Amino acid sequence: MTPAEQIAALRERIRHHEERYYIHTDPEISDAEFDALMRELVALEVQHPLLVTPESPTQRVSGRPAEGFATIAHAEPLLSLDNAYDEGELRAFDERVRKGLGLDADARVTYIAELKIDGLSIALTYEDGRLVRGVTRGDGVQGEDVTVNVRTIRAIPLRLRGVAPARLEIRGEVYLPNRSFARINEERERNDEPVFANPRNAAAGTMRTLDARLVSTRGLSMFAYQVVAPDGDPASLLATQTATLTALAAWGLPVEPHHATCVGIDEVVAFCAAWADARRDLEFETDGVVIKVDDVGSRAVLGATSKFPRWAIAYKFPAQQATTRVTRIDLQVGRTGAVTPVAVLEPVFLAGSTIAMATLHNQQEVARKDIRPGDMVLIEKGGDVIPKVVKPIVSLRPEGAEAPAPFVMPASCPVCQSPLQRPDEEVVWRCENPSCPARLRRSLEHFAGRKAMDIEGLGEALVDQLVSAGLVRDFADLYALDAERLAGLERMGQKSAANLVAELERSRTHDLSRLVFGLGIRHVGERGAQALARAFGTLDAIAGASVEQLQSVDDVGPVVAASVRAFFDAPATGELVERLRAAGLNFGAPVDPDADHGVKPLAGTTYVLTGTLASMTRDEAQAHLERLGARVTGSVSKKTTAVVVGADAGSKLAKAESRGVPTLDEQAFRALVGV
DNA sequence: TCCCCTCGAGTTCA
DNA sequence: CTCGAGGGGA
Repeated sequence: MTPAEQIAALRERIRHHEERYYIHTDPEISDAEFDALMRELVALEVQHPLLVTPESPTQRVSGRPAEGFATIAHAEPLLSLDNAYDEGELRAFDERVRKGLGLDADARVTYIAELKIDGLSIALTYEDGRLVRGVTRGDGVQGEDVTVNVRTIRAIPLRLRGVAPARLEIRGEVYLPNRSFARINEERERNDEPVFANPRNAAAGTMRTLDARLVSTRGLSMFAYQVVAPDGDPASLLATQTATLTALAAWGLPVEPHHATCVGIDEVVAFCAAWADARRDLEFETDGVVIKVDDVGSRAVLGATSKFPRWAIAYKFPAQQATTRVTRIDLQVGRTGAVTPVAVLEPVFLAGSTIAMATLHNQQEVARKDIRPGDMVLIEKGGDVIPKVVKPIVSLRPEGAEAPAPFVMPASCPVCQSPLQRPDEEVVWRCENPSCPARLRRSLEHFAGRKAMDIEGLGEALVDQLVSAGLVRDFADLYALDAERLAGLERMGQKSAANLVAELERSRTHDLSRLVFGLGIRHVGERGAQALARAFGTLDAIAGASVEQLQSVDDVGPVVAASVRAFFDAPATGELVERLRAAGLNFGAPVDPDADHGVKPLAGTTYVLTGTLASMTRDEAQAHLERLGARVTGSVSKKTTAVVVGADAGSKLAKAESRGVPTLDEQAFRALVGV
């Protein structure tokens, strides 16, 4: 045998044993024997360095720590799934599927039910059978490149078995087996390190580690469940999910073995019911069952809503519950002045974390559930992370003189004592004092937030200090801070002070939309701020716009428009705006009405198409309009900028004429879009 | 006028 | 993530 052949044979044997150990959890040889094989391979590779490839099992652990993770866009977004919480919702899903596929009520759709692993989603790319990249789910559109860490996970093959497409994206879930989780926490406890709350947190924390060596010791594993069509070609997808899982296993990827092909929804329901209890014996945590239409062709027919595919649903096992005592009910004051009651709980461990607080949303909610300070309550954590108080356990409530009094909303703000207001028809009580210290703090945090002015380092703790020290009374005061004054604060050295000043400096040039969002105008969120900035160009134009002009902006209706107007009409706003201007913030540039160099000249307009155009299809016409930033809708309303009228126009033309909406003929339309 | 969808706002723990 | 409200289409 040549050295190359020897090395290849060894790698093959090692991979085989890795699979036995990490995928089938049924090793054929002892750890010592396995280590011996590895040492043999290392020795050979040392002698023949040219034969070392990145797919060699010896290359799993990279010696060099990575320098943070690069952000990578997914070829196809990782959608999340709609949830079902009970049998009824599962049956409703089945009905939607049958309707979507045009099947009778008694038809039985073939589904595949897979346990939903509680870990973190990962997208693996294989080129010519070799693992070249691992990316986290991130926000679904882009994730972090964690290839170095993924390569250390023994369940994941560095090289696929058999014949695989030249380029292949595999999706799956990285998780930490319960056994590894227990071991890690024991170690951490011994070393006086904080323990992980649950396996998922431990897995997520591990994947974020920049030290691949550490990752390799943690014992992460993975299950694969999806193949993304190479180059997005649906025809090349495997025909069924069952076939996909078989193919994944054949390529040497770990596949969770307890999946079942179910004919008809009854079998799915039974599967979910069976695993709600049986899951406790598994080596990993699962919080539900993923149900997919098995036939891939049917999936294309069903399509997706804007948020979820219509051919799959995630059934969540019933929420885990616990009982504890409400020690008292606190009140929090938010940025908009909303006063929120919060239950302070005797800490209780529930489904992976210790719960000490739970929001009670508003007074109505507290009254409806009749939760009183001192009550024992049932709390639960469903599929989501945020715990909620289900109900008080009334039978445990003392009677007579001992009975706790029902919760009453105070008449004045717990922070500034100004009277609380609640408009008729609304649920939320608000502190209307714009200079309420609590509101000021929350407002400053919002202003500095990542989606607003993105001032790193200016978080809750620092805001608190700045306000307490009287250094900051409004947004503009932030820009008067200098390193000298900051350095006097607690836990604030020269370095952090200088950093903050630099961050403030950087924030001056941010887009106008961030400033508008940061101002915290009621009913104006991230999107609304973008729409306003885009439509008016400058802060002065927004501030000077009439309610009618504001309403002409897409997605701005009477409520939002009135709120914007009220904000700029408030006595304190004028001075604030001037001080922000003096601080050199980016107030935007006027919109150039006839600018068409690369920008979107039709931004903020809405067109309706009717009739048949001679020179292009309706889709093409729509694409032209959208390319220029216009929106195209299906029916004429007062928001319609103009109706494009082709031959044989229908009722939309009549409607446009009766409402005085301008019309464009084909020639005028082509001039507008420049074709 | 009603319904659907999107957006805003509030929020827990590590 | 969820609830509720606002916007806009039917």
